[in-house]
Amino acid sequence: MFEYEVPANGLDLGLCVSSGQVFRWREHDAPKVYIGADGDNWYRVDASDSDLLRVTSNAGKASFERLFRLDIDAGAVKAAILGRGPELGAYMDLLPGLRLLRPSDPVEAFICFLCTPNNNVARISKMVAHLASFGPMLESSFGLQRFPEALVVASIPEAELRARGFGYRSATIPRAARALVERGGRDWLDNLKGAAYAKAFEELQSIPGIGPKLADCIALFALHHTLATPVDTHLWQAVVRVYHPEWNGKSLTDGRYRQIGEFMRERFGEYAGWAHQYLFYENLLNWRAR
DNA sequence: TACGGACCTTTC
DNA sequence: AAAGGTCCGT
Repeated sequence: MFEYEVPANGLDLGLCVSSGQVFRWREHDAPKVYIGADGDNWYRVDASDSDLLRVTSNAGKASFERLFRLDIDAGAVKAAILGRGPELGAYMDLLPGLRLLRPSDPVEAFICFLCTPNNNVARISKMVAHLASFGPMLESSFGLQRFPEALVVASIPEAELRARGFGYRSATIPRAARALVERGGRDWLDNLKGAAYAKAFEELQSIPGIGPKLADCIALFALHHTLATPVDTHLWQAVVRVYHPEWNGKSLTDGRYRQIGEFMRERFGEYAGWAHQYLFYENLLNWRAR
């Protein structure tokens, strides 16, 4: 077990772990104290001091820094985004401390995002927690379990998930997990990690239940393809508002989906996925009020 | 290529 | 009514 202190460098951990990039973190004993699981690793983070994170974990500092991309200077990233897209300045100001995360286990991220279509974050987190209950214990005093392998998820009976309120995803989640196993499971995902973004985007959609939006989520968060810009209902609303008011009232078609991705990649380059996070999360937080 | 509807359940 | 969609019909 490790205990270490990490300079926050502006990172708002609570904001990051509730921004829909990961689903396995929660506030634990006290305000601003979080526990979470990420692949083989568990963390307890006391973020009550905004400048210094106090971490307890089974993993060393390097793993923690990778997860939150603390090796990257967020100020420089924000400056680059601002230089290419001044229109995002207001969004970045509203969400200081938001970072693009880098989850360590592609299988875990793949399956977690299978829970997200046509769903809401509260319910997604509950479903993810139930799936995690099929995995081995990671840390017993917090009750954190390692996320199960794809083969385990593929073997969960549909009725079991139906009884747990998974709805039609009771069939789609194990089916997609099975399709992942058939393609080679973790090795297949690792291979796509090394492939070009466009290749990963296409290949992922060969799995039943994975369309363009999930393919981009998985490319971004499981495979760390930072060119990926998942276009969900929130990013769509933000794009219509900021860039394409003439699309007001129209629907998100495949053509417009591709157009938005190409635009974001051209404008923000390798920071496209990071930039997308500001537009997405601001809209998620504020859409009801609009 | 674009648009509608179905699909589970929960929450606003 | 809508949720971090996808699929299948027109």
